[in-house]
Amino acid sequence: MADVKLEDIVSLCKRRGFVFQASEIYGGLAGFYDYGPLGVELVNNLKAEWWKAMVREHDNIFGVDTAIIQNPKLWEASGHVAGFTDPLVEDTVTHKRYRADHLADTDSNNIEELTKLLKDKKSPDGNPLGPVRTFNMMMKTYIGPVEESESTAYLRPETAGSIFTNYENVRETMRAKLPFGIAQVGKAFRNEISPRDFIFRVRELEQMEMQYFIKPSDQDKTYEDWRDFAYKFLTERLGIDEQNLQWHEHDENERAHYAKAAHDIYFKFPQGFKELWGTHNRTDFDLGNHQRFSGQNLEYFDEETREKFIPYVIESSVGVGRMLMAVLTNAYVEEEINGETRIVLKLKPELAPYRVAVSPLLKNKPELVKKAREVYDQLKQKFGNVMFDDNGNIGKRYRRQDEIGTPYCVTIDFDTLEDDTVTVRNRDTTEQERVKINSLRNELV
RNA sequence: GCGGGCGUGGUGAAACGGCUCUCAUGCUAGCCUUCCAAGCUGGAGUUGCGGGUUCGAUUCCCGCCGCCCGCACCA
Repeated sequence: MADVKLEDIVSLCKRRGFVFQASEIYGGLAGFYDYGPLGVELVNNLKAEWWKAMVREHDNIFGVDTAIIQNPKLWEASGHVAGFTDPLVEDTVTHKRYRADHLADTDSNNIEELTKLLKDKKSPDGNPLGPVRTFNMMMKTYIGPVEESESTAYLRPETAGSIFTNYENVRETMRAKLPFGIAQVGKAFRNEISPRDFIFRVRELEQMEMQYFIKPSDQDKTYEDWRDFAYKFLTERLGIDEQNLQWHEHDENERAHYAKAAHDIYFKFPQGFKELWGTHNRTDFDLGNHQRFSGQNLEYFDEETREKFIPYVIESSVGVGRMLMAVLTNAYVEEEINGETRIVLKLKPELAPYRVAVSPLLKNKPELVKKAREVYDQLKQKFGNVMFDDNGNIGKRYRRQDEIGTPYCVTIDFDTLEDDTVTVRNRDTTEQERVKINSLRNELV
C-alpha cells in the first residue's frame, strides 16, 4: 500500500481520541501533547508489554520508578550540565546559529575563552559573529517558593541518570550479582530547539529504559543480545513489519558523550526512517563519574575472581511516544471494501484500546439490546476494555471499530435468543463466524 | 533559532471588505433497518489569539501562538 502520510496519522489521532495538542483551547504549546482516551489505553498496553518482556520475564532485571527532580549534582556527573549547556554564536547577517566550541575548534565550554578565540573569526558564510551565549537543553525549575540560584534544579533529561544513582541500592536490596539490570518507564524533559513531526520530537517525553550492568569482558556479547531483544520485541511483540525497520550504527560524530558504541533501530515513520530504539554501550562512564562526583564507592566485588571493578553498562532505550507513532503508522491501512475506502488499524489484539465491541443487530428490538447488554457485561469482566455500541446500523459500527483497531465485533441477533450463538466479525478479514457465547472468552484472542 | 508555506464546525474542504459563512463527512435525537458508513425528519457545532485600518474585518496590515517543509540542533 501507499506510504502513510503524517497528516493521516495526526487526523486520526485527533478524530478518534488518541492524541490531542496540549492546552489546545489556548492555542497549544509547542512540543507538548496529551493522550486522549484511546491513546492512553494503547500507550498503557505498550508500556505493559515492554515491562512484561523486560522486567517480568527476566529474573535479573528489576524495576524502579524514580523522582523526576534529582540532586543537580547528578547531572554534573552525568555530563549533562556540560553537554547540555551548549555555547552558541549567531551569524549577525544570516542569523544562523553555530556551536561556538565547534567554530573555535576547542573542547572548552568557557564563555570568556570562547569569546576570545572567536574574536576575529567569521561565520562559515563569512559574516561577523554575535556574542557567545549558552543554550541549556535541560529544563530548569526551582525548589522552594523563592527563585534563588541556590535552589535551581533540573527536570531530568533522561531516565537513565537516576538508575545509576540507585545501582547500589538495587544491587544490595535485591542481592543481585552481575549481570543484572534496572529498568524504568518515565517522563523526561528537554528544551528542544524545534519540536517537530507531531509526537516524534517533543519537549516532554516518556522513555522506557533499561541499564544492564556487566563485567567489562562481557560487553560485546551483551551489546549484541540487547540489540536482538529490541528487534524481536518490535517485530514479535508489537507486530511491526520488518520492512519498516532498519539498523543504524552511529559513527564517532553521532555518538552521545557517554557512549562507546550505539546502534539504533530506525522505523519508517511518515517523515522517513528515523530513530526509534537505541542500544548503547555506556562502558563505566556513568558509574565511574558518579563514584568520582559522589565520593561513594560503586565498585563491584567479584567473588570468583576476587577482583574489584566498576561495572560496564549496556543501555536499551526507547521512547513511548515514538513507539506509539510507530505502532499506529505500522497498523494504519486504507483499503477498498465494497467499493468504498475503509481505514483500519491492524493492531495486535493485545495492544488494541478495545479488545471487542458488542452490538445488538437492531437497536429498536429491546430483546436484542437486553441480550447484548448481558454479553457485554460478561466480556467486560473477562477483558475489561470492551465497548458497547448500538448507534446507527451494524455496518457503521463495524467501520467505527475498524478505525480504532478493535479486533473483534460481537453481534447479537435473533438466532442468539434461540441458541445462544453470536457472530464474531474479524477486523482484518471482515469475515464472520458463528460462535457459542460460552466459548467467546477463548475465541477473542 | 533562521527561511518558506499554512491556520474556516470534530475531520476534510469552499467562499467573501457588509446580506443568517457554504459543503461533505462525522457526531447527535427520533423513525426505519435481520450483518459492512443505506434512507427519512430534526439538532448541536466553525473563521487560532491580540491589536490596527475601516461606517463595517473571517477577508487587508502588524504582533503573538500553533502546525508543516528546508537549514541548524538532536546530549
